[in-house]
Amino acid sequence: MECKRYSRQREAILKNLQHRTDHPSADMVYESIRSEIPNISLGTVYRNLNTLSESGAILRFSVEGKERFDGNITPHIHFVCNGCGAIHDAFDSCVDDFVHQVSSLLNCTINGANLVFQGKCNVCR
Amino acid sequence: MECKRYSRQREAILKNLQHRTDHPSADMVYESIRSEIPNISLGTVYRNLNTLSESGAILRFSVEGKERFDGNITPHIHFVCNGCGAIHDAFDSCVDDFVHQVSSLLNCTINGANLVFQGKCNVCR
DNA sequence: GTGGGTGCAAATACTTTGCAACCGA
DNA sequence: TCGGTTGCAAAGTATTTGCACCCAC
Repeated sequence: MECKRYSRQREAILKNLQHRTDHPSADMVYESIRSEIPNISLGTVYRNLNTLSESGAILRFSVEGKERFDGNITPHIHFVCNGCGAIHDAFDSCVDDFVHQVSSLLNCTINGANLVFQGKCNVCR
Repeated sequence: MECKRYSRQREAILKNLQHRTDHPSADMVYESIRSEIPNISLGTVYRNLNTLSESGAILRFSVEGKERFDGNITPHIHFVCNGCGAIHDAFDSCVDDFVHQVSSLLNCTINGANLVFQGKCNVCR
């Protein structure tokens, strides 16, 4: 896989992720895309989700042993409720400062768009 | 599974996690425990890791679609390098403040001991 | 004695991969 | 044409589960 070339499938997957705010699994993306490209295969979805996340076009994180994807690559927090499994976003100006602080501490480059917090939501608490 | 009863296997798994600072998968715990309890089964390890994390005795989080466990339940950050896959801990007083701030924002109870950040370490950057 | 816990093996669930056909540059 | 991309199916991992036996209380 040297230089990438256009594909209708990859384009549809990227657009799909950018237009939704849930944090779908590969299978959820697959089911959604099928209304547009009925004969797309699950393997193709997996392959493109991998290349898109490697290139930084989308985010990828794991919840309960499964991969989730996000088309929103601006700095924010993913909050996962251990009770009901819901995934909520949190956007706040303090994220940047905090990420910068921890990056210095660890001498690393943290992706501020991809933080995963766990806990209990107000319903499950 | 009503009220829990003592088992040598569960005790060994908890102690094992408390005495190591890597963030082992179920299989890594299994391999490690076998030197102490040679005929323990992988299913038993999985079952006990589940009950221990549900009771809050240990932490559980996902990296690259696999479950990882941590016997250290004090507030800290898990930093995962997307380059080499290393998992580092970061302990800092600012974690508590930040977690409190985001908890208020989302109206939820975040577990400050179980934050997962992704990025590139100083070697892979 | 009773019911939770265990070992074992089979079953699930999720993701990757080999391969021939296809298609964008 | 050339090589990246796809659909399909099989293979590879990780985790869960059914069941008979065992053991803590």
